[in-house]
Amino acid sequence: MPAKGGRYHHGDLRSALVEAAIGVIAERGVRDFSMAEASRRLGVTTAAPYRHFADRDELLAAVATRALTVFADMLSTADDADDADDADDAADAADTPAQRLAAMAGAYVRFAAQQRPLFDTLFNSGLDKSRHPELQRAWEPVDALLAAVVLDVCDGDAVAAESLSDAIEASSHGYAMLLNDGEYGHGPDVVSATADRAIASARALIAGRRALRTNA
Amino acid sequence: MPAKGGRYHHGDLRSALVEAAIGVIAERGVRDFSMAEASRRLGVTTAAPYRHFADRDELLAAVATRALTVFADMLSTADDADDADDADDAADAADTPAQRLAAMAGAYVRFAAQQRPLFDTLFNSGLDKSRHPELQRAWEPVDALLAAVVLDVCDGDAVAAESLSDAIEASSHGYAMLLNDGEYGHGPDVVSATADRAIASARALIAGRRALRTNA
DNA sequence: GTCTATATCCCGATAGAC
DNA sequence: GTCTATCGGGATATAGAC
Repeated sequence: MPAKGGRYHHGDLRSALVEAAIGVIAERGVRDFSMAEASRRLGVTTAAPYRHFADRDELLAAVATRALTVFADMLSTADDADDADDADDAADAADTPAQRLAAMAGAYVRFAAQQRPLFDTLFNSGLDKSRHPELQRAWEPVDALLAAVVLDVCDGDAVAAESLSDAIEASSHGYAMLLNDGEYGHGPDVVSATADRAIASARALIAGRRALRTNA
Repeated sequence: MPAKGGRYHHGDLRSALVEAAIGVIAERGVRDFSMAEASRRLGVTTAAPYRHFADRDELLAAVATRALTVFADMLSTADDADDADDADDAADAADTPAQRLAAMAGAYVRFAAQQRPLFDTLFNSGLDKSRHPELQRAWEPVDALLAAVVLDVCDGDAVAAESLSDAIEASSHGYAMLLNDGEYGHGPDVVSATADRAIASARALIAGRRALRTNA
């Protein structure tokens, strides 16, 4: 990994660009991300990236793809650090499906806050997902993770599972967006407080899921 | 109101700019809104707007302020068109506080979809609300509207009301964002289906609100 | 209150040399 | 696979005339 003055004649410019892009996004926001700035940070010309990415959107799509692996990872390990309040034993931390689902809602919010550049690339970059099939495929692990747990909560009722899944996704997404918009303030305590509220909302949605049945 | 060739030497350029901005945002998106384009549409120079707005953000803030009056209006008249399914009488449409609250969740989603440029200006423009005090004040009617209904649902329990309010806000916001991101597809039927799910989620949150109590 | 003109800056993307 | 050089575009914002 060449340092600041490296020239990247080694073929790893592609992945270096993804890294650099994340840095740029972190400081400028996705909207103001530019190929030119990413290139500058790596000490290469603004023309160099176009050997590896057809255009700006393809680089963003690559960032989004990486984002999804991190996202999936956070969601799948969600159960570890969430229920350390009354149950001291780490063994039975999140044994019921409902608890695991609620923990995922918390992980969703924490991902948004702790990996903001990745989250923003996924949801605020203006990327047209339909034009990037690789990106759609990258969503599958995340979707599968959620679907499995929800189906478990709903005891195999696929129809109920879908509406509950959508509801918890929307709720978590809303908390995440409003949190990152500064609606709740700033700081690590605000993040964990918001994650807790997302968890509580998930529990409430599970508890009241009978009402999710749409009459239409 | 001067037509396309009008010159706006009448002092109404300010409000004309707000209108034009909404049009630009509708076609380009908030992110790519520019003073220059708005000026072009009105047939004035790019310099003209700066007599009325210090910078781009101030024009956006003016749009956001207008957005909030429309938003408040939609929320306050939410009860009218929502329960025409089994109860034919328009009189008893939304008489319980819970029904009125759920109807607001639906209105939230419909506002996002039907007034997308306004919604995006409010939530996706990157406006720093703390730098625009007028905008903060413009939020008050909306906040008050929601707070009153929620407090009613919670029978005056202010603590419970706040968590329920946040939960329904987050849920509605999440549905709205994901809907506008195309996550559910496109078309009027998708909009109303999503509004229905937001309503159902609100009901579920109300029903399960005992779980909203945070243990922390 | 608007216009003309301009200063200043940034971006995406390409052609062709090496 | 990267560089040099460049084309073509767009933006914000200001100065000074009218």
